[in-house]
Amino acid sequence: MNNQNLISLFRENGYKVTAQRLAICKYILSRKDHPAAEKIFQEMKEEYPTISLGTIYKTLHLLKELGLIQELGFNEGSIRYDPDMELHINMVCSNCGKIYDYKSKNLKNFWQNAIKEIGVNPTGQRIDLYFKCDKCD
Amino acid sequence: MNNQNLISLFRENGYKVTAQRLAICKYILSRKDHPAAEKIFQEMKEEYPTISLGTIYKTLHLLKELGLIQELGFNEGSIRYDPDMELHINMVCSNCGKIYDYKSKNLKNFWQNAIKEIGVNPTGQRIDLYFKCDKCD
DNA sequence: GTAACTGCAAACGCTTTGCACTCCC
DNA sequence: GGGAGTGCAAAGCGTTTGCAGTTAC
Repeated sequence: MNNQNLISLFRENGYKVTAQRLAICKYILSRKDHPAAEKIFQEMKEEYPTISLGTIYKTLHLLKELGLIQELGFNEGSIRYDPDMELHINMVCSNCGKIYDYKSKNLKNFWQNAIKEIGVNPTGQRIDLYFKCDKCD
Repeated sequence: MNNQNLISLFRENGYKVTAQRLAICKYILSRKDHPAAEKIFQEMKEEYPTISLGTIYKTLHLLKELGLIQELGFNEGSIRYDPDMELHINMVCSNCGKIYDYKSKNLKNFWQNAIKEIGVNPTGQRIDLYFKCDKCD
């Protein structure tokens, strides 16, 4: 999603376009590591020294509502934000918390069959695989 | 897992057997609705009026360490406790938060293949399917 | 001009911690 | 008897909320 599409999407949904919003969106949508709010805050402060954690959270909620990101709550109490809305496996290091996505055709096939078998109308899904990453092994 | 097995398991791992521990274990291991700590607390108070939330949490951590239950963190900030350690899909109503487990042979087959394909040594997994339950539809 | 947004700080909810008392072994 | 467990209350931490000042449109 480029800047112009993002701006249109905001306007179409009645949201104003602000520098902070665009910057937070650009940041989170480009990330593959599913950062937590605090991390987004720390990294955005370099570019926008006056930005606040409240604005980060409000923007993240907005993006969730617009269907651009997904929230992943974890046991340790933190929420990680995932900009990949396609079906995938969250590969989560159970030691350091690093996350990356894994996709495969087999997964899509399987999931479609599973949904048919279960007979429900899914509104979403979350598939985590916990393991020890190279650095933590 | 019956009472006697539970008692042995505690003792073997150097934990004392107390009435509260047994009661909390019996409660959570018999539940299929993945209750949160607060719900466990409220329901246990009827039987053990003096029980405390702190004890609930400590016991839940103990059970997690012993591999008898799994913690499921959700976006709303709560943690739900799942006594089913076999591979399954958590069927989660995205409206009321009701959860039940779904199991199938296909799931097991698929998951084994997926792990082989990815080439990692999993320490666990979590598969959620979000949908609207009958009452919320 | 005005309604929405930002930044700040206070409030919130769930979980953890510290400690004195109690109970298992 | 001694160390682990309980219950209580306080602290902790991530997230949400309220509000005055600011900005998009």
